[in-house]
This record gives sequence, structure tokens and C-alpha cells, in this order.
Amino acid sequence: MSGDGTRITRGGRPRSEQLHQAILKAALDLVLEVGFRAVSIEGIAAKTGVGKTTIYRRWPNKAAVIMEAFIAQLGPASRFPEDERAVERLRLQMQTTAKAFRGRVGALVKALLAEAQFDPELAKAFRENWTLPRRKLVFEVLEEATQQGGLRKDLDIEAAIDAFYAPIYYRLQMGTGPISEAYVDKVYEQAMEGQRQRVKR
Amino acid sequence: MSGDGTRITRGGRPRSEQLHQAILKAALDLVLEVGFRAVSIEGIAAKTGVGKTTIYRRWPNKAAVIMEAFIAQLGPASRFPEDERAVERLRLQMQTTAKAFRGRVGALVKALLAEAQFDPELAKAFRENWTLPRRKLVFEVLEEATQQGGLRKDLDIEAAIDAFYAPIYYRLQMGTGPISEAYVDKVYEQAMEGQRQRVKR
Amino acid sequence: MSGDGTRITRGGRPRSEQLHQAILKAALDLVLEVGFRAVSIEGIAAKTGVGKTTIYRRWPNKAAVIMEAFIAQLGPASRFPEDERAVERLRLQMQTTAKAFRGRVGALVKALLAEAQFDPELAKAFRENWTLPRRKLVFEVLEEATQQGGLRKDLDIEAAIDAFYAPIYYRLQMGTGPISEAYVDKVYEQAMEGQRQRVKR
Amino acid sequence: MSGDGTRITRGGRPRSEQLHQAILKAALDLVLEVGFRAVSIEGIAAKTGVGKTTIYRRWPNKAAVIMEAFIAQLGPASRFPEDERAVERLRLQMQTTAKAFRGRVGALVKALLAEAQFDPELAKAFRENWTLPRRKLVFEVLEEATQQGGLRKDLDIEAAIDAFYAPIYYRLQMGTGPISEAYVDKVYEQAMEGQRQRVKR
DNA sequence: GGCTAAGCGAGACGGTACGTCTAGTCTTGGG
DNA sequence: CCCAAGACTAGACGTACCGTCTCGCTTAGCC
Repeated sequence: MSGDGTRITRGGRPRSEQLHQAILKAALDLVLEVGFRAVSIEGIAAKTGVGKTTIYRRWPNKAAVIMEAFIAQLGPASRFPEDERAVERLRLQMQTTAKAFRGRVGALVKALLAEAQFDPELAKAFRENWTLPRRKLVFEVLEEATQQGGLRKDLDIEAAIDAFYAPIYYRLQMGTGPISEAYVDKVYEQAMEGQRQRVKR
Repeated sequence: MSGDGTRITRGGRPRSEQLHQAILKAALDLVLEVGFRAVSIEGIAAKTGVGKTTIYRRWPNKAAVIMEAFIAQLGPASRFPEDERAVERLRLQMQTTAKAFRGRVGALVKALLAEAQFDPELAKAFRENWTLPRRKLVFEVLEEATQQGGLRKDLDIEAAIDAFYAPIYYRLQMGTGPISEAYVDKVYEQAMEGQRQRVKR
Repeated sequence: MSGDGTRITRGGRPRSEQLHQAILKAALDLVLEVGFRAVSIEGIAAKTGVGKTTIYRRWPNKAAVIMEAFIAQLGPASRFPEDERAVERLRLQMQTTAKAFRGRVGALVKALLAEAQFDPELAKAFRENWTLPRRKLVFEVLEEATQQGGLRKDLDIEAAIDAFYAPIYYRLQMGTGPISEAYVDKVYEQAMEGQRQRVKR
Repeated sequence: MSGDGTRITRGGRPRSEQLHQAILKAALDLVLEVGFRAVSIEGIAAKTGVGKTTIYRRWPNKAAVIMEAFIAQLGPASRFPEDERAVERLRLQMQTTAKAFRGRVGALVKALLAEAQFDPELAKAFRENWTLPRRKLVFEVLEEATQQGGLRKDLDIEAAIDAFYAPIYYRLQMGTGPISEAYVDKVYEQAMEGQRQRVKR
């Protein structure tokens, strides 16, 4: 979204970084207050005390603003918790994600993911800033787990990642049940069986 | 949505069933033509050659119209393909779903599921008319599979259903990869391992 | 409006005279309650507890309904007050009209006369049922006054009638001043001078 | 209507005077084309090629737009024709008014005056921008006439003005006869008698 | 006493316009 | 070139009535 931030400034007043942050903060506050749908660029502008142009100069639409606000709030995809067994690190990370999904992050992910279905740009931003970085970490932990042994040699890592995480997203959106600790453990266990090295059958 | 269709008509001109269908058809056509977002009640009315009131009299908003159009088009949750082994029937059904998701049904499910994140009424309608009926069928097939043997006795059916289907929905929305036959088979296989009866380890 | 009432009934249920009256009453009540503009056929129907068709079967639009209600309420153009001097009868009648104009009749005449500017049918009805009958009475009284002497021989009766009554309508609509007794007397006096026989100048 | 035009602009793009005029022109054209009733804000907007909001930002309803268009077209209440005798100037002015009433101005006055019966704001605007300025001119001419002699000393100027002009408005609305030159002269003559100084009776 | 033609209530229907809203762009003047 | 303010086009929103049109019932008057 909004490029990578590197704008070549060849003259003129530079854009205020302070305003940038203020806008992102206002956007996020509004989303959590009134919900994604009810937020408008006009609303953000009013709340920040900023002209609409100032926002449109930086982002193409409200989804982009909120996307960036969301990313900015998260910081880099948080490191996995420490544990020498890779698979245990994976399990803990799943629990961490689940916990986040039970709170405001869940609400944001829900809204952004939904909005992304209608907006390819946003979809791309969401994928690149949220989905893929997280998948990459899981990818690495699964690779390590493979080396540590116990997982099948012919592991399809992409499908494996899906097996661990898809159910969590599913429940986030479907409302067929809570994303409880017990549920996450169950998902972990089931998916683990799917990847385990079979001694003999 | 729009109730269960049973309106007590105690006088007055009855609502035209023909119009009802025409509106649903126009709605569906429009969604597939221009996308969910770009569809408006006014557009549907214009395309059907109907007054706006005629639509508002029956549905509260466009999501409701399209939801009903979607449901109506599906007919009842289609029977599972025939096979004497329950698990094979499940696999075939997963492939059927996947195939549908690769086509227009996929586009509709994507849009409606996304929209449902912002609209509790729609979420309820989607759950009751799409999600739950399909889960129920899977539930039954899994129960039968249990009796046919090979699956663990302490099966958590809800979690199991998620294991089989969540990845398909995940790819529908995330764009991390295609919902190919191979992928579905992989998902089936993985999830199956998670449910299989362990002889000993 | 609504023809002359003589419909040839060759079979079928006759129209209810009772409903007719009820509708007229409701119409009048509504006009006085909420004003001409805010009255709608639907409103009258609802208030009377009658279907819209029942009204449209008898009148072409709300102005026609209200016009008839107005006429019906008035009864025939009331006889002039008694006095052996024709001119005095005229003066008294002017005062009577003025008094009516200060009340609800004034409100109705204002509204109907205004509406008539946009509706030739209504204009005709208003002229035939209100304006002309009243002018005719004035005409007669002026004729008598001429015979009684004191008025010029070459009297232009049409213009004379205007001189006596136009100012009253003018104030009804313009709001430049009240239609007080004193004002009416003044108008009478002025107009009278205009018609008086000049002995010599 | 629309205030007195003096809006304090403390920032922001100023309202386009050009658009303002274009809207007024379109409004007037439409009224004369299709009649007051058939004109709609939407029609004006479409004809001008302007958003509806641009109109609603300036006027509360179509009557206000047309009122202002009407005023703008008239320019200031035109000076009375020249003649050293005040009463003759009055007569000429009556004829001028009558002539205007026979044309498009008459149609506009009819419609606006009628509409004003339902809209106090409009009534006020009409009174202040049309009625009163014209009455004021007549007032002055009558004062001068009084000084030139021939009119009664105890003249009630308000009632006198009504005597001269009310019949013209009456015929404009009632359709009881044309506003011909002969008629106007007759009205003038009659009204004049009402105001003339009596030597003896 | 049955037939039949209208009346009748309710309310659906195609329209038109309303007045409001938001999106995204454009235009001021000032920094 | 940035910025706040706010005008601007565009077009959907959901509502209100219009005047017409079914429905399934009365309800009179004639046979």
C-alpha cells in the first residue's frame, strides 16, 4: 500500500510524518469503536482534524489506510516462542495466534480479509504483509521439525501449513465454534498426525 | 432471509411469485457480471423492470436478495456421490465442492462470506442455509465411516469436519494457491491421517 | 367535479352514500389538521378506513375530493342578509365573507385557489362552485341598487364586483394586512365612490 | 431566500457564481417550458449538469430556487414611467404591470403566489422581494399625488393601493375576465373616484 | 333464491422525486 | 509542494405517494 514509503521529494513542503501517524491512529481507533464498515475517509479526516486530500494523497481508499494502520500496530511478525522442539514452538505459536484472534486483532483480520475479497489491491497487501510473513515462519519451523525427525520425508509444506492454520481462520469467520485453547490443541494434534512419519501401517 | 416465505395473506393482491424469481435471477446475473460490490438494489430493479419498492417489500438490503438468489440456485445441499465406502464418498464430495469453488459458486461464496463478516443477519442466513446443512452431511458420512471402522473411536467430529473443509475455504479466500484436485486429495489424505485409528505407534 | 352525481346503475352493488360522506369528512378534517399539502389520498383512505380504489372511483385526485368536501360543507351560497337598501345588503355580505375568511373557510379558499392555479379542472370547479355563484348574487344586488338610484347609469358591473371583492382576496393571500371590519368598510366605501352617480364635478 | 448572499468564506473552495447563475437560468427555463409543478430539483440539476447537492447546498427547495430566479430576472422594481402628473404615472405603471401579467411574468407570479400559500418562507420572500417594493413605489406616487392636489386629505394609502392593484391580481388568478387595457383603465378610474377629493356631494 | 355486476378492503405494482449520504476530485488561500 | 476547508459530480440510498391493478370477499337488484 502507499508504496514502500520511499518517495523522491524534489522540492516543495515535505509530507508531515506526524500527520501520517495521527491518521493511522485515528483510523484504528475508529475501526475498533464503530466497526470497519461504519468508518469513512471523511470520518478519519474529521477525527484527525485533517483535510480529506491529505489522506487521499497517501492512500487510495479506507481499506488501505486501515491496512497500514493494522500492519503498523502489529510490528514485525512476532518471533516464535522459544522451545527447542520445533513442533512445540509451532503449537505455541498457534495458541498465540488464536489468542490474538479472540481479541481486537481477530476483529481486524476478519474485516480486512473480508474487504480483501472485493479489492485485489488490498488482497495483495494483506497477503504480503500478513499472510505470507506468517506462513514463512511456519515454513521454517516445519523445515526444522523435519530435520529433527518424526515428520514424513515427502512433506508437502504448503498443504501442511494450511492444515495447521486454516481451521483457525475458518472458525474466525464461520462462527461454528469458538477458537478455544482446547480446539487449537485438537487442530494441532490432528494436523500433526497428518504429517507424522509412519513406521508401518 | 425474508422469513420462511410463509406470509399470511389476509386480503390484498398477492405478491407475484414470478417477479420474485425474476428479481433473484437478475440479482444473480448482476453479481456474476459486475461483482457483488457493484450491484445495487436500483440496478436489480432496473434490470428486472421492477419498482424499487417491490424489492424493498421483500428484502431489507441487497445482501439478503443475493443470499436468497444464491440459496435458490443451489437447491438443497446436493446428495453425496454414491460409493459404499463412506470415506470415499467424503473424498468425492470434497472434490465436488472444490470444483464448484473454482467456478461461479466460488465467487458467490467468497462475496457472501465476506459480506457476512459485516452483517450478522446475513451471517446467520449464510450459516443456516449453506454452512450447517453441508456440515451435517459430512457429519453423517463421518459417523457412518466410524461404524465401518478404521477411524478412531474418540473422534471429535466437529474438529474433523474442519480439518477436511477449512483448507478449501482458506485457499478460496487467501489466494495462496489453487484449489486443484491434487490439493484436495492432499488435504483429504492429511486430514484422514488425523482421524485414523492407531494400531500402535 | 365527480360529474353531476347521476350515474346510471345498471346492475351491481351501488356505491355507498355513507362512505361518500365519511370520505369527505375525513378529507376536510385532515386539511384543517395538517394542511392541504400534507394531505394525501392515502391518508384520507387510511383515516376513513377505506381502500384507495374507493376514492379514486369517485374523484380523480385529492384536490377534487377536498373541493367537493369544501362545497358540501358550505351549502348553497348563503342568502344575503336582509335590508331594504341593496347597497347595505352588499356591505353586510362583504363583512360576512370577511369573517369567514378570517376562519377556516379562509384557509380552505386560500389552499383551493392556490391549487387551482396548477390544475385547470380544479380551477373550473372552484370558479363554478364558489366564485361565480357569489358574483351572481353581488350582480343582482348591484342591479337592484342601480334601480334604487344613486349609482351611475353606465355601471360596469363586472369591474364593480371586482372593486368590492378583489381587495378582500388580495389580503387573504398577500398578507399585507388583516381583513378587519374596518378594512372591509373602507373597501366598501372606496368602491362605492367609484360607482356613485356624479351630479357634477 | 438563500440569505442575502453574504456568506463568510473562511477557507475552502468558494461557491461558483457561474453555477449559481446557470442553475437559476435552467430553473426559469424549465418553469416556462413545463410549468412550475412539473419542475423538480432533479430536473434542474440534470439540465444544468450539476449534482443535486450543489442545489440543496444553496436552496431548501424548488420554490426557493425559482423565487430567486424570478427575482434575479426582474432586476429592481422598474422605475415608473415619466409624467409630471403623479396620477398619470400611476396609471401607466398599472398598464405596465398588466402587460407583464399577460406574459410570462404573469405565469410566474401566479405560480409563486400560489405556492407561497403553502410555504411561509416563500410567502415572506415573495412579499419582501415582489409585493412590498412595488407597493412602496405606489405609495410614493400616491403621496406626491396628494401634494399635487385632487386627492382627499384623509387618504388611507394602504387601502388605496389595494383598490388600484387588487383587481389586477384577482383577474390573474380567478379567470373571470382578461386583464385588458380597457379593464385596467376602468379599474384605475373607479379606484381614482374612491380617492378623489369631494368638493361637495 | 340464485345470478350477476359492481362495490369494497387490502395491498402489490411501476413510477417519480424526494432529501440524504458518501466517495473521490477539484479549487481556493495560506505556509 | 503541503495543508485545511469545503465545493463539486456522481450516483445509491431508503421513503413517500401516485394512480393502476389484482385478489377474494360482500351486497344489492333483477330474473
